[in-house]
Order: sequence, then structure tokens, then C-alpha cells
Amino acid sequence: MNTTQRTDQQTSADRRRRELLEAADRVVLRDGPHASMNAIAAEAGITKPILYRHFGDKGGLYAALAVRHTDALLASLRAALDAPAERRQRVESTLDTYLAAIEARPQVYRFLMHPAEGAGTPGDQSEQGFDVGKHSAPLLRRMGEELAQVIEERLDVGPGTQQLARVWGHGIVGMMHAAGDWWLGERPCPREELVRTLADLLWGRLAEAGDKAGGPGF
Amino acid sequence: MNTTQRTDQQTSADRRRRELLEAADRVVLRDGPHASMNAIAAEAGITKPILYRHFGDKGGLYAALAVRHTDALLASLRAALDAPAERRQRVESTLDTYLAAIEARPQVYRFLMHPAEGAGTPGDQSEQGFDVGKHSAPLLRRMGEELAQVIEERLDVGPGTQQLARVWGHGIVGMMHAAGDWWLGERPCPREELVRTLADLLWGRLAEAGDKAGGPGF
DNA sequence: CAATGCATGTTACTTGCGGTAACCCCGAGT
DNA sequence: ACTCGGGGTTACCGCAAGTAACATGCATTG
Repeated sequence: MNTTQRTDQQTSADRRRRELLEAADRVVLRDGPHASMNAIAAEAGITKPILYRHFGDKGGLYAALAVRHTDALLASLRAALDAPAERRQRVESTLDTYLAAIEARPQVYRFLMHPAEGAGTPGDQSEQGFDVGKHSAPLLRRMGEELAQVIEERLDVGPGTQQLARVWGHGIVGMMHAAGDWWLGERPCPREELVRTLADLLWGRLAEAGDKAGGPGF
Repeated sequence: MNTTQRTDQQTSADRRRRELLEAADRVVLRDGPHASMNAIAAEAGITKPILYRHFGDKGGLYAALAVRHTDALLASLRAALDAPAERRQRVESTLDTYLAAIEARPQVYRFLMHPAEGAGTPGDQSEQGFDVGKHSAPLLRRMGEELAQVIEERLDVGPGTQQLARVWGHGIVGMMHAAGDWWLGERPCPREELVRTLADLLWGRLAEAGDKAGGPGF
């Protein structure tokens, strides 16, 4: 019937799509985010137009790829965030999970952080609006929103919690990201130490610290 | 003589370079970071090869442009950080300076945050090493390092201050950046409120907050 | 069984951009 | 008069995104 037919097509198309994504993944992880559509098609054993039929344009393909990895990472972060333990313990665990992930697979990290690639299209009109605010990688956005959600659900900070939760969510995620990026580049200390230091920052040690003698203070 | 000759040439070349940068600035601020070399050359009233003679490649031009703006922004941040006031006041003032800057000229912001553009070069060898850790925009790197410097110079937190200062420097800058980016996109609240909320986060209000009734706590 | 779809795949093209080679022109110095 | 070097141009290469038009295999339908 029509339904089974459609279902068959659907599943077949979906399977194909998944295979293509696997191939794209391999290439991107091997060649970096600037892998060409030709290269990806070759890896998949086919040619360009098929990719375009499935994903519309390069942005579509990359978005699909990114969603896969983002979902996976977010799931493990959520697990760390949901574990039964003290708040400090949970924050550290979440930081550690994120850092362990980007440490274990830096290429995935590199790819996920790569911004939208919005250019390249000849008659590109979408760029004239200057998508300010959409600069950050979607992963960061999503992490920020998720964390905001968690904060808002579980934390009690009087009125204005919602706004505050979102600010903190994005802020904390940004802190984690920037520190992680720097750390990944220089590897100045073991992971646990970084985790502890960041947690200390969130726990207000900046405010408690004393001024160094002689200076104007900080 | 040789010296005056060299000086004349130098200054002339420098003046030209400055003019070209002005033109590039106009175009980039008008068309976004994806402005083509042709467009920039046209705006400057000349043609591509001259740009390449002066800046080597597109990366060179963009780097030169970025340095100009980055220097300017860093100077005003340093001023806010150096003002004579309480620590909290100074932190808020610095945050506000940054946010005011990106609010006033989002296009500059957008350009500065744009990553290195490392691709495009045909025989590109630098990409194979996967410059992980160099993902962040140079501006963020520099801000992180500067802040780390300031923290290390003025704050007293026992042994291991140096490491801690760098972690915090990059972390705080990342927080500021991410929150700013999100805020710029959604404008959910006035600037002062954002500043206060972020400062609260740094002041440990996250640790102090109570759990909401019913949940597993956070 | 032919005939019609229709998804799947290919070749070959266009457009646009980064980057370069080769040539051009004009004013200064000998 | 001549060449020499800085500033400039045209015309090109290579490459990657994206598309049009054509080919093929496998089901359903008259």
C-alpha cells in the first residue's frame, strides 16, 4: 500500500542518509572542517549531486553531522548533571565530562565549534542581515540553554530566576568552553586541576581572595 | 641619502597601507566578514594584486584589521580594569565596557570573533595538524591573557597563583563573551542587569543559592 | 508483457573566489 | 637617451560550491 511503500522508501532513504553521514564523519574527522563535498562524496563511494539531494547544501550536511555529535555530548552532560550528589560534586563532574570529551576527540570538538559556514553561496542574501548573536556554535547555544533550564528548575534564587538562569547558563558554558579551548591548546595542567580551579571560580573564590600587597588591589 | 629615501618610501608605503586598511574596514563593516578581496580592492579604488603586495594574503589583511580593533578594545578594557575603585565595581565596569562595545558596534564584534579563516589556501599544509586550541578568535585569547596577567599581578591566592590566574582569565573572558553573544542576539534585559547578574555569578551566588523544594537539588 | 513512473546515480557545466604571472607606465637618477 | 624600480592592470589558474541534463534499474499499473 501507500503507507508501507512510503515507509519503505523512508527507511531506505534514512539508511542511506545515515551511511552518508558516517562517511562525512570519517572525512571531516580526517581532513578537518574544510573537507570538500567532493571528498565526502568520494569517501561515500558516490558523487556530489547525491549529497545535495539529501542535505540541500553543505550547511545542511554539516548541521546534520553536528546534531549527531551534539546530541551525544549533551546526553552525557545531562547524565553528569543529574547524578545524585552534592552540588559542587555535580558541577565538577559536568565540567570534567565536557573536558574529557574534547580531550578524547579534539577533532570532533574542532568541528562542532566551527561556526555556521554561512558563506559561499553565490546569491547569498542571508548574510546582509549580519546574524550577530548567532555567532557562537550551535553546540554552545544548546548547552547554554540546557544548563539554564537545569538551573531554573532546581535553583532557588528569589524573583527573576528565569532571566538569571539563562545568563548564568550561557555564562558558565562560555567559561567552560574558553577555558577548555585554552587548556586543550597548552595543556598546562592535568584535567582535574583545571576542573577544580574552574569550580573554585564559580564558588566565589575570586571575591574572597585578598589583594596583593603594594598594588591598587583587584 | 639612503636613510631619507628609505624613510620616505617607508612612510609612503605605510600611508598607503593605512588607506587600504580604512577601505577594507569600510567594506568588512558593510558586507560582513565574507567580503571578497575584489570588493575591498574596488572600495580602495584599485585591484587585487596590490592588496596582495601589501598584506600577503587574505589572512594577513584580516589579521592587520583585527589587530587595530583589538588594540582599541583592549585599551578601553584596561582602563576600566585599572580605575581606582572597589574590586566588584571594577569587575562590573570592565564587563560593562566590553558589552557596551559589542553593543555599539556589533559588526566589528562579529568580525573580530570570526575565526582564523585558515582554509582556502590551495597547498595548505597548516591545516593537517588540526590547530585545536587555536579555535578561539585571537581577541579572546588576548583578552584572556591580559586578564590573567592582571589577576596574577594583583590577586593573592596562595601558591599556584600563576596557573590559577590563567585559568580564571580565560574562563572569565569566555563567560563574558558567551553571555554577551547570547544577550546581543536576544536582548532579554538591559545591559546593567546583565552586568550585575554576571558579577553575581563570579561572586559565588551560585554556591550560596538554595535548592528548590522537591527536586534532587543542584 | 509493455509502459510509466520514480528514486538513484553520473557527467559536465557555471559561477565565484583566492591567488599569481606577466605585462605596463611613469618619474627619478646617471 | 636609457634603464630601473615602484605602483598599477589584465588575464589567467586552480578549486570548491552548486546545478542541469542525461542515464539506469526496479517497482507498479494498463
